[in-house]
This record gives sequence, structure tokens and C-alpha cells, in this order.
Amino acid sequence: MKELLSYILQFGNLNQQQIDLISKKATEITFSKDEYFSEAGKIAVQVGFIIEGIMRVCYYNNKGEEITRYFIEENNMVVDLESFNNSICSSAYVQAVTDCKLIVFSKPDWEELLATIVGWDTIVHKIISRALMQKVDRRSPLVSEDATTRYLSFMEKYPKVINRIPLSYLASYLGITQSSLSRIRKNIR
Amino acid sequence: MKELLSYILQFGNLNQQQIDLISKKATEITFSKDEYFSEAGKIAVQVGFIIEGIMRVCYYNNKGEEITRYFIEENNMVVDLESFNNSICSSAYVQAVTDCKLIVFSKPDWEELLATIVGWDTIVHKIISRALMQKVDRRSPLVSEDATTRYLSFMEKYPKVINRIPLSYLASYLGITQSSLSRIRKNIR
DNA sequence: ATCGCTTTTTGCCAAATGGCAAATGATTTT
DNA sequence: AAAATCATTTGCCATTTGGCAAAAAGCGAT
Repeated sequence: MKELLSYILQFGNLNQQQIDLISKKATEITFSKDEYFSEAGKIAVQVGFIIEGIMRVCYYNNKGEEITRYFIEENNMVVDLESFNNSICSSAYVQAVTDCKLIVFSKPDWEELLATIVGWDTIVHKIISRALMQKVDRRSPLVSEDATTRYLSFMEKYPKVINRIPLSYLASYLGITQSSLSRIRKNIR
Repeated sequence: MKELLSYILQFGNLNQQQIDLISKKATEITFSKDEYFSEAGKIAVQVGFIIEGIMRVCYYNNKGEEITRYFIEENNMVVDLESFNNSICSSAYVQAVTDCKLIVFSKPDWEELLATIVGWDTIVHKIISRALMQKVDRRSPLVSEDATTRYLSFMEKYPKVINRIPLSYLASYLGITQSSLSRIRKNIR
């Protein structure tokens, strides 16, 4: 809970009463490895904040291959935005890559907070914009670099993640095959 | 102007007085091909809306190669968000790919609108979030597909753009060399 | 320790893409 | 029209990456 509050307060100020209200709506919950936080074909109904563990967003492309679109680390919000905001079916899965501990807000509670706390919507918008810009910044360089460079950049950007995720997820995130990634690792050692 | 207003009103409602205020702050301005809307090393000081023409965002990677990060079409907002919002130097160029006609707002005017019009910030946030999500959605598939597929998808997504931009810009956007793109085109005909 | 299962590594060869330079084509300037 | 400049295409060959299948390694249950 401490982690969540200090994360939020980076983006704006809140008084004690507002903080208490947010805390009251927050539920701590665990996800076991491989469990889904939200699923394709369903409407996302919760917003989360990762206290511990790694999650990922993935989907199936038109060849039926599973593609990891990105990883979400500790101390970050996790929500299937398009689905949650517009109450439409999602086309992606949000899944725990390791055992995870999260704080979650149900959609009704989240909306109540938005309606009750003056300035909360501004904070939320800042959080969301920053997260989206980060996604763009992380995904874009992958397009124009070769596979080895992508892997090296990944290790730099996610030093804490690299040893906790299966090779297959990382390969699809980097847009290469599992065997290529394995060979790249071999060459680098 | 009509285009801008109907674009804005997709994201929320405004009364006539508010619309007039926005219109009053808007300036129509043209950019010639290759001119910069904002530049790396400088602080972005304007927000724009493209009435006519195509712009692009590009930067130089550590090998000194120029990389096009994305294209912006007619009827879309154009702003170097990170730089504009935080008044920090940008690392990217925003450039007219063709001759362009834009509507622009200076930073002081934009901030006045935000301070004056109730609900304007909400509309702006919606516009920005949608644009950022679109960028993620457009960039992500590029990572996991082969070059020919990327080119074909580009043609589907930007049918109006494909014939108005130099091959070199498109190649760097797709993350392939100019010669590869030229060969791909040859194979497809 | 062994079995069964999943993940990762490796070998082999094919296909895709890059690097470089020259040729061709297109556009602008003189 | 010719020259100069810039953009695109092509040829040749090297390198990277993919596809497939088998081997090896890792891991949990017994």
C-alpha cells in the first residue's frame, strides 16, 4: 500500500482524507504464475498496481502464434485500458508471468474515486499518459535494430526482469524465434 | 477550422462560447515540405492539428542514421508531447513530409484554454490517450512480422499515405533498408 | 535416483535481409 | 537541352535469421 501511495503522489497531491478513501477501496490480492488478470474476449473490470512480480500482455496473431506485447514490472499500474474504459471486449490477455502480489480496484470503486476525489482524474490521466509514452518508447527502437541489439537493450532496460521470464516470452517480445534468441545468448557469453 | 472542431467534439461537448474561444486562439499556418514543426534540442512551444498534408516524427540513432518513428496524417493532432508538457528539450524532429496546412495554438494560448474552459482538459486527455494508444497499436505489430508483411500492413493502414512519402522514410519506419523495401515492392507487383 | 514433462540449446540447411556500389530514373537548376 | 543533384532500383555476395527436428538440460512428482 505504501508503494502505491508514493507512486500516486509522484503525479499530484492529495490530502489525508483522499488518501484514506483510496486506501479503503484498495484490495490486496495475489495471482499465481500463469493466472490471468484479464482475458481476450472479456471486458476488463479492474485496475491493478503490481507490488511484486511480473505480468505481461499477450495476444494471438493471425497465424495463431502467441505474441508478448509487453512486460509490466513492480510498481506499475496494470489495466487493459481500451477494454476497461470503453467496456468493450479485449483482444489481449494480461497474465502473471511469475507469482504476483497486486493491489486492485474494482471498476465501480474506481469510478467512485473518480467521481469523489477532486483532481484524481488529472492524476490518473498523468499516470496513463506516462505509461503509454513509455510503451511507445520501449517498443519503437525494437523495429529498427537487429536482434542482438534488441536483446542487449532489453537487458539494460529491464535488468531485474531478464532472469525471471521464460525465453519463449522474451523471444516473441523481441520479434525473433526462440532458437535465434538462444543463439544470441550463446554468442554473448 | 470546421475539421478541427468536429474532431474535438468527438471527444466531448462544448457550448458555443467555448467553441468561439478556441477558434479565436487558433491560427492557420502552412509548412513547406521539409520544414520543421519542432526540433531536437529545442523545447516544443506549439500544438497543431493537420488540415492538409503529412508530417513525421524522426530522430537520429546512435549510429547517426535517421529513423522515422511515425507518420501523422490529416485530421490529427501533432505535438511533441514530452517536450511541450514538461518544457524540456526534445530529442526528435517533427517535420513536414509534404506541404502542409495546419492549425496551431501557441503554448500560452493553449494553457489559457486549459485554465478557462471547464472540461477542456478532459477532452485533451482523451485525445492524447487515444493518439498514444494508436501509436502503440501501430508500432507493435512491426516487431513481430517479416518485412513484406509490414509493408502490406502499412499499405492497408495508410492507403492515403503510401504514395506521398519518400521510400527512404518508409524504409526506416518499417525498420528495413531502402534496397530491401525496393525489392519488396518489386516482388509484389 | 528415476520418470515424465517442459524448456532451452544445437545442428543443418533454406530463406530473408543487409552492405556496398553502380546503374537507372526523376527532378531541379543553369 | 544539358548538367547537376537526388531518389530509387539492381547486382553481387555476406550475414542474419528462420524452420525443423533432435539432443540436452531443467524441474517437479514419485
